[in-house]
Amino acid sequence: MSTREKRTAPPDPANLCKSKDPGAIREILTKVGDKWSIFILLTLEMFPDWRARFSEIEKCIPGISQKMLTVTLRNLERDGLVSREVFPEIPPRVEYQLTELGESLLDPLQNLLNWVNTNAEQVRASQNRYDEK
Amino acid sequence: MSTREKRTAPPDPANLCKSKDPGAIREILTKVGDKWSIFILLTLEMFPDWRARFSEIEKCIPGISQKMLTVTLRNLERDGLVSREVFPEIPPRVEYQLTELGESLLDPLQNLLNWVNTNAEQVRASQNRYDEK
DNA sequence: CTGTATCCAGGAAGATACTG
DNA sequence: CAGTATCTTCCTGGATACAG
Repeated sequence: MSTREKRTAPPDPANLCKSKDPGAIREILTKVGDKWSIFILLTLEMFPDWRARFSEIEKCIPGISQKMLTVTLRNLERDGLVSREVFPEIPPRVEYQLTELGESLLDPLQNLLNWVNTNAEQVRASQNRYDEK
Repeated sequence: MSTREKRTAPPDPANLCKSKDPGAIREILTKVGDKWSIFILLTLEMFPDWRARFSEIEKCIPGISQKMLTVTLRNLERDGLVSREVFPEIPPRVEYQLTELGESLLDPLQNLLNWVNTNAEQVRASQNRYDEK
């Protein structure tokens, strides 16, 4: 728990960012922070057997375009968070599912979403106050 | 803990995204996912008494420009995550510190960073495999 | 149904110069 | 010291058309 006590630590001239692989941090957070990835992950989580077809995902995410769904799924697949299986049928069927790596990301992600749900109102209030000045 | 069992839940035609205020989710995640915010939050966390001057933050974040530091700090201030205090001295001094709201974000953020540190290598391996094909 | 390919607009961010 | 002001570049993402 973070309390607001004084700290004795020095300003730390050697920065902390280096010790934590800023490249990786930025890369992963950029993914999580992009416009659609998180909604896809959350959607996949909801499907029975953790599988969903392209068109099913599309239906669950209002506003997403075919292009962005494709692009974002490819990126998630590239990162190993989602797997993709093509069934050579007519019409074609493609199923996506979270990998175990992808599932493991859901927990920390949920924490963040809980924070958002808890504090969104307070953030908005602060923004309104700021904008009025 | 998420196991890989079959689920009995239906595909859920009514999507989950709506129930969670996708606007707020996207907005907050975009902040967290932007290029500099998280490094500023982490830097502020390290300072004694949670306070730091503009130039001190700058020194701790290699590669950030004055402009982006200013812009990002303003956004964080607007969201109520960081407070800003100007001391009318010569030369001028401005101190930034995390608000309690800002501090409360650090915990979920740390979870995410832990995930990154734990899994970054695996993600990169997956990317390399994907790119070779 | 599940994509690709192309073009385009808007915003994020870098470079640089200047200021109270 | 702590910013502002411009200009420019880059990249994300949207629209549209087409294909296997």
